[in-house]
Amino acid sequence: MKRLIVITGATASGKTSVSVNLAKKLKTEIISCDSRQFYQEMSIGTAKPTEEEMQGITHHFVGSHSISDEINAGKFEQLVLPLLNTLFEKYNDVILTGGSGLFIDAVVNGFDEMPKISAETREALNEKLENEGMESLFLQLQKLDPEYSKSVDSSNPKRIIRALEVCLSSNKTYSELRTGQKVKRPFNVLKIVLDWPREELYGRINKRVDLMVLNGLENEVKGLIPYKNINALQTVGYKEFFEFFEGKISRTRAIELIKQNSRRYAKRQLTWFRRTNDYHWVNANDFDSVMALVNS
RNA sequence: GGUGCCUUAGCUCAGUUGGUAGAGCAAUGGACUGAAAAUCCAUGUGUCCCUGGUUCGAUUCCUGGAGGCACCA
Repeated sequence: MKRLIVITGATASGKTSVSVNLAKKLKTEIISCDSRQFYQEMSIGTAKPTEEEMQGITHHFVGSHSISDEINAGKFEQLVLPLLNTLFEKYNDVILTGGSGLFIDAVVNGFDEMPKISAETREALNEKLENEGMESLFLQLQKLDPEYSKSVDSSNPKRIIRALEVCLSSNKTYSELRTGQKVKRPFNVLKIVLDWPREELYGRINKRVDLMVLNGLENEVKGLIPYKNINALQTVGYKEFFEFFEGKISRTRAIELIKQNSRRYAKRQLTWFRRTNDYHWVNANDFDSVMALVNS
């Protein structure tokens, strides 16, 4: 049976080099699973792998789209599955690398069938949030989908708007559509998390942010000011520099905040990987252990 | 060398008229099926600098010491 090898871990955990080394050993290709590296316009701040780092290994979904094409997890699933089919004709193993947990789940487990949501529907809900507040949205959800309203975090606007837009766009409730069943894929999956002692990981994050700044992150963000409101740019490393350009914070503070928000992001990623027990946690320095898992 | 002030959480500091302590930031844990590098929820982690004394009881008062800051020599 064909196999998808997922190499993930917190930001700055060294996924690129491990996956390139693995791809060389297995003579295969890499599919990036990073919700921000798709975008051509964002390179420095997303730590996109350079030509040199890729070492001739083919990477899919790195700089493959523009920030104006919104790639969400569902769309990613639809793009990756046909590509995987093609690659499995050629390779026994394919590598999926990246730290976007929801996107990994989309590929590995699939999503339930959900209705298409029009831009207007979401816009109207966002407007309602602004004008009437969370309580009003939550009341509406209690009417439309009482079951989901019991389990959802009632103060999380994104979760509530998502449920509402699904309910409003179909004749079923969100909780009915959400079966929670995993889709059977025609391939096996091996999931590996590259793990570090927390302090070392934070040291790597801090160092990498300094390097991004040295490499010209400020200019990259400056060029994107006209697009600052689009979703792809709601991103650590970009948000903070926008605030600096608007005079809200100092440059030094912006850099500090990028480090801090990257650390918090890393923490959230690790929480995500811990929630299921099908990830193999491996010391990030220990490539032999990665190989042992791959060969077992 | 002298005088004064300071020493409490990772940091900056508050406080206890003597009953072992709390804010901000940092940090930590968690949720999350198409916005996910997004969004949201929860949590105080402590030889109160050390040493003796007074006291039923000292982080608090007193003695001595250590470190820091300021001023005077």
